[in-house]
Amino acid sequence: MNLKELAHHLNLSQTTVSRALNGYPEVKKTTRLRVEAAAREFNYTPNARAKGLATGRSMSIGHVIPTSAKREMVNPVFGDFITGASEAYVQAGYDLVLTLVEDGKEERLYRNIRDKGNVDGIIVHSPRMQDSRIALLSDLGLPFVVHGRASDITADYSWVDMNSRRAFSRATAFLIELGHRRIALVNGLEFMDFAFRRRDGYLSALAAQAITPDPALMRAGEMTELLGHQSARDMLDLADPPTAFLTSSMVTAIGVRRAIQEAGLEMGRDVSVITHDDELSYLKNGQDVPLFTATRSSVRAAGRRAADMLLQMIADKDCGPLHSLLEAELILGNSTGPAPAADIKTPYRQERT
Amino acid sequence: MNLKELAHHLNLSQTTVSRALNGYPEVKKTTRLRVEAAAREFNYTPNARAKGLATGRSMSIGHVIPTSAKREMVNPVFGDFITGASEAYVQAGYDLVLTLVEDGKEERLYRNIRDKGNVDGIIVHSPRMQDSRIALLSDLGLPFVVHGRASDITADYSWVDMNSRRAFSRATAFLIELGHRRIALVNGLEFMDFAFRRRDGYLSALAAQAITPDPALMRAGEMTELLGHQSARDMLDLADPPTAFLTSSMVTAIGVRRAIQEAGLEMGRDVSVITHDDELSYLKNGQDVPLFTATRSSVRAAGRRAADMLLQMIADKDCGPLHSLLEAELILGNSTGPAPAADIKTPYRQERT
DNA sequence: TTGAAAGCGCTACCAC
DNA sequence: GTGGTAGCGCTTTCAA
Repeated sequence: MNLKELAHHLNLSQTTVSRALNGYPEVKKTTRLRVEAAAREFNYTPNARAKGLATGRSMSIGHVIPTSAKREMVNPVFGDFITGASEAYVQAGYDLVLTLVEDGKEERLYRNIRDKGNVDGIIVHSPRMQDSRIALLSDLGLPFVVHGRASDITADYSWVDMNSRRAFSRATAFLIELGHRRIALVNGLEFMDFAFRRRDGYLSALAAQAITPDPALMRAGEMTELLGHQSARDMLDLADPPTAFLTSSMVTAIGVRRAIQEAGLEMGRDVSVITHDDELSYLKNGQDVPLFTATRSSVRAAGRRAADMLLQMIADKDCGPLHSLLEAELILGNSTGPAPAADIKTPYRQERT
Repeated sequence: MNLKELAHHLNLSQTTVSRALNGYPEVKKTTRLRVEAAAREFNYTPNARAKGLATGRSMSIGHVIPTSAKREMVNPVFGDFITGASEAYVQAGYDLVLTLVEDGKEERLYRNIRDKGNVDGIIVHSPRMQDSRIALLSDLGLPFVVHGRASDITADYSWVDMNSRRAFSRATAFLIELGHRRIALVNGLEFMDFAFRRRDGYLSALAAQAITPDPALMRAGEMTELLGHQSARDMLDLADPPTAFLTSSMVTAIGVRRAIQEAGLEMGRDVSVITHDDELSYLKNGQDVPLFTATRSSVRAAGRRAADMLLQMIADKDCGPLHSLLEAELILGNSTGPAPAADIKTPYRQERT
């Protein structure tokens, strides 16, 4: 059933039916009711392509996700992020178009996406320190929001990010409070912006207590279980091994924990491990020290926020770049405290309702 | 730059330019070359909406992914599956439209998807034992492929699935060979088809050795670390505890391993744990017994296969339902053997090239 | 081998 | 309040 048929059935013009269905005010109430009833009866759903052609909007948002050729996998946080974004899209009647692209091969992709015209905006994931995509996208004139920041980019652009620096400095400070001095960091790849920030937070907390960072206790790589295992094993073999680990991923932490176990050490007594992870809440305090930074729900919230921002930018073309820095939920030891205040103002404006 | 402008620039009709660009044979070679050169020069990309309207095909595929309201998350395997599918789409020029839908609320969704007309086919994830969506989709006349099977459905439909039953029976048999008699199963929710099959495989292997299954050693639930931890803790408290665990998810296995550690037992000596997971290959043999069932690469292959099948079904409307049963990569102990032969014939036909 | 013109299903402008 | 009509950018007859 299309508009023409529906209109004919109702003895009305397509114009009127279209107006009734799209909430235009000039339609008589009884007419609108009749139209709506018929639409429901015949299960009428407007054709999205035709609507898009006519309006110039596609009512869908593109998410571009880089896949690491090495790992050949997508980072599991995207699942949560997209879940959050999806909520916003459903409410606003948007679709989500997913494009996976191999790391680094994305340069020419964006132009095609714009010219194809089947998305009204883009969400860009996993920015690197100085990410060339941002300049590219700014030129294209297609609204976009970056999930994460690119530290070396001076231009203003829209982003949503977790406060990685804060989370990791707080976690490090907490370990220092507990008496640790030899604290290991098993980080993600440090040309990724978030990993750089995490390291920065770690270093700043050490510096605050005049602890000299030891390169032998800092490791970075693809966030796999293997990385965690190898890093921890090597470090525990040192003459002066770490007494605590700070890891950048739940998966990495698994490897770390296993290496600790293999070394005959006991978690919480001999060694502390801090990671971010949703599911450690059942642990006894003291046995391990979980830090929740980017919990699943935090990531979901970030996705939601990014989507809201992008939809606002699409609705209000000149609302300018928007930013939103989200504080990670932190649980240090057994104390669930409120998140610390953001260290950057977030000029995020609520969508007009 | 659109077709009209390009044609005007070339002093040709839109018709000819369109034909040249779409590989129609009746275009003179020199003309085609000229057109292609100009298209490249001006970075011409046809508008997908307009093309879709004109051709009746949207050149995109919908993936419908259920999210569990309880967990509020997507299963990480989807990332791998979609990565595989995405390869096929890129090659064929298709886009991927992702729709997340809350478990059970999907009944009416599919009709809308079809009527909106922005996908040419659908891939359905996570079927339950008797899944009403299959009948629904068959009625809609939109090509679809199910990732997984629905055991209680007799109708013929297209699917791609891992051989869960086989993988779990093999793993169980392997544990029995090692001398285990008290083997625990920590499974996913058993109204999910894959979980049911896994349990079936487990039970059949026990039966083959005349071991009576003990309900106290069988647990099912959302595949979380918490489930693994609680299940294992409870079971290890039994008068007659298990000496081996078979788990249905890497995440669950983490909880199991932790409970074992808390109980003061040593993995590989006191207890064996089998799970499926890509990243355990670095473990020393004997310390643990990894089983790789749905490895990341297996899941990716399944995604690829499902996408290929769907594209074929779209190209060849009456090629009938296609099926593909994929054997999981198995690594039992330290032996990496070839996958066993499938126990179902797979009438998957290769795409004509 | 090329071109003119009629749609695809919808919105939006202008007239009544 | 309602309807006629001209596109949106492309493909696809039909004619030349």
